[in-house]
Amino acid sequence: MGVRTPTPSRRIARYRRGSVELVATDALAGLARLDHGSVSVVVTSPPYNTGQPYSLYRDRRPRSEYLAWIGEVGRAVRRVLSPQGSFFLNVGSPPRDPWLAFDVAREVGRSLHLQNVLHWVKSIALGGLPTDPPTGRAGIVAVGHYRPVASSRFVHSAHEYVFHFTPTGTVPLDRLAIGVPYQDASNLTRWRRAGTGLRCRGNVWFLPYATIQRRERDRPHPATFPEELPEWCFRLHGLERIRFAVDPFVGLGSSAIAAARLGLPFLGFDIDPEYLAEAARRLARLPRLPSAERRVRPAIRPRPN
Amino acid sequence: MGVRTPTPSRRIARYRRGSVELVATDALAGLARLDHGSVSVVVTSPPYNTGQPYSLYRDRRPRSEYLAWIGEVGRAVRRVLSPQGSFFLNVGSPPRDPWLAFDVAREVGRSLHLQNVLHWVKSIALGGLPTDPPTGRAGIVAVGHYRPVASSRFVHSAHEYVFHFTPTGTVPLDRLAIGVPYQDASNLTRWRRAGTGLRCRGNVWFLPYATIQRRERDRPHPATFPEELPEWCFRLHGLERIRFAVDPFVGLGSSAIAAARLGLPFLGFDIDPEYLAEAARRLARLPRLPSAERRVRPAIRPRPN
DNA sequence: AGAGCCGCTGAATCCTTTT
DNA sequence: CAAAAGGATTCAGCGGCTC
Repeated sequence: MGVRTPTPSRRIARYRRGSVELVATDALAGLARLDHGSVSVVVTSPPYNTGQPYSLYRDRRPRSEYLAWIGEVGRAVRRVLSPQGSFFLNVGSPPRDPWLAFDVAREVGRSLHLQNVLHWVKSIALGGLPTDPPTGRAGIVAVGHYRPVASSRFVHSAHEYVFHFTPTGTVPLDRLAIGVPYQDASNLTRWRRAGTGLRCRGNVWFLPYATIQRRERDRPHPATFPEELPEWCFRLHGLERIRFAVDPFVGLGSSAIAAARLGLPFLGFDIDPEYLAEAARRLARLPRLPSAERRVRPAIRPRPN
Repeated sequence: MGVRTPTPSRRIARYRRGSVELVATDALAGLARLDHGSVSVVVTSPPYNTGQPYSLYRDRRPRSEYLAWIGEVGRAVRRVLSPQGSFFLNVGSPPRDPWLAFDVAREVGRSLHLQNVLHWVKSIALGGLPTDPPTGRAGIVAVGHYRPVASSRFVHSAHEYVFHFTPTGTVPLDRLAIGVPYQDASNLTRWRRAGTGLRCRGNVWFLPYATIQRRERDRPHPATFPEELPEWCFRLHGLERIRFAVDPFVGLGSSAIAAARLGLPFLGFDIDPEYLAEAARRLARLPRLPSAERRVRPAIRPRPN
């Protein structure tokens, strides 16, 4: 409860708080230690091979080499995933290389079925052209952040993919767990399902980009998604069906924080002890975690050692 | 001017109004009649091979056969496109087959460079989960139309792709032609470019789906995008640089209407004379067209015969 | 008079059963 | 066992009705 969790040191090899554990290890090595079929959900955002300055990882390899490595990750995830498990893979494409995300998806698609493609929208303009006649709903013009692009041949990208892979392509989802209220109020009381007043959110997820405010001014982590993204993935898969969740590229720990908030057993890997330390700090800063009995079933933890 | 354009008959072989012409022919045959490098912009939405009830076209062929045909279309477009031309290809994927759009892109990518990927968003929910604390801007929850899906394993799709292909991948664009106003007025004076008060719209385009208000009750065309979509494509390419535009699958003629409104020389093909007639009716209904000198340069029309 | 409820229709569909 | 056909489903929009 109110117990003060000690602040982790600057570089750590592992960290634990509640049902969430972080281990400093390479993703493939970490996954190799997990039991076959033991993981309900994997949510992750791997290095994009775009030359981002990860510290311990050379993020610009020949394309074929990078894709082969991604394929290996896909096979490793396939092995640890339970038959009804879900693998949510967040990938973006830089404007200069729009094929990257498709290539990654195809590579992972050799091991798993692509069941859904979700579109993470970071910014969107709702109005038409400024010269158009106003379309009613005035005021709202644009929402969210984006990263401008200097070139005149590319429009800037305010979008990333979240590929939803499963072993069979037939895993049932809990669509209303991230549902949105009905648009037409007259539908609210009409149907059986409508008891909740919610409908399916669809495959376009608007989530303004979260810029991580580093305490230290050194090296911010380049590839991090907002905590809501893994949270929505967990919920969409169905919280009751999650016995164990993994992020093999946990980075600054957004997925770990989401898991901690939901009381889910979680294991995160990262090759970089400093990123892991920052993730641990963010975890330690969480005010309190749900009690263990929030989990519907006791977690069966594979030895993460 | 106020001249009443005669209403086309039910089935037509060709139709013309102003700078816009429609011809009933197969897409490949029509493209074959155009001169090499004579087209500035191609905007189109081909059949998706999802079994739609087109009358003169069998829309469910083996995947490999369909993709080979799409590849042929790509080569034909490549041939007629000018060196600085743009090919905007609208494709969606049904939830059941998320690979479709990627496969189509890859096939066309054999002939042309994929310069941008635009995301046409038909519907989006702006708020977070209903259980979340309100995020300020209350009221707005969801905008746009979408198609519900009766499945527990798929979320519904409110998204389609617009792939922007060019011969070299280096075609300069007129990004501010579809720009959106700056969010922060203080940016207005901060940058030189901001003289227009507009910024790049980015690659996520929100366009509510145009529901055909079933004018005739006969067979509506399943594949129609809102007129704003081709309009934005034309503008993004740069209106001054368009000497001739083509849509080889013109359908109900949204692209033709956009071209007519902008005063662009345009040629549309469709294999089905009845669709073409409906497109002609929609064209004839336009109140008036811009005068010819609106076009910056006189159009050089290839013989469309 | 307007908020609330109900019926109807249609949408680049999904699922099951049948040849 | 691939392919076709019919039934099932979801939910926005509109029109009509009630109180």
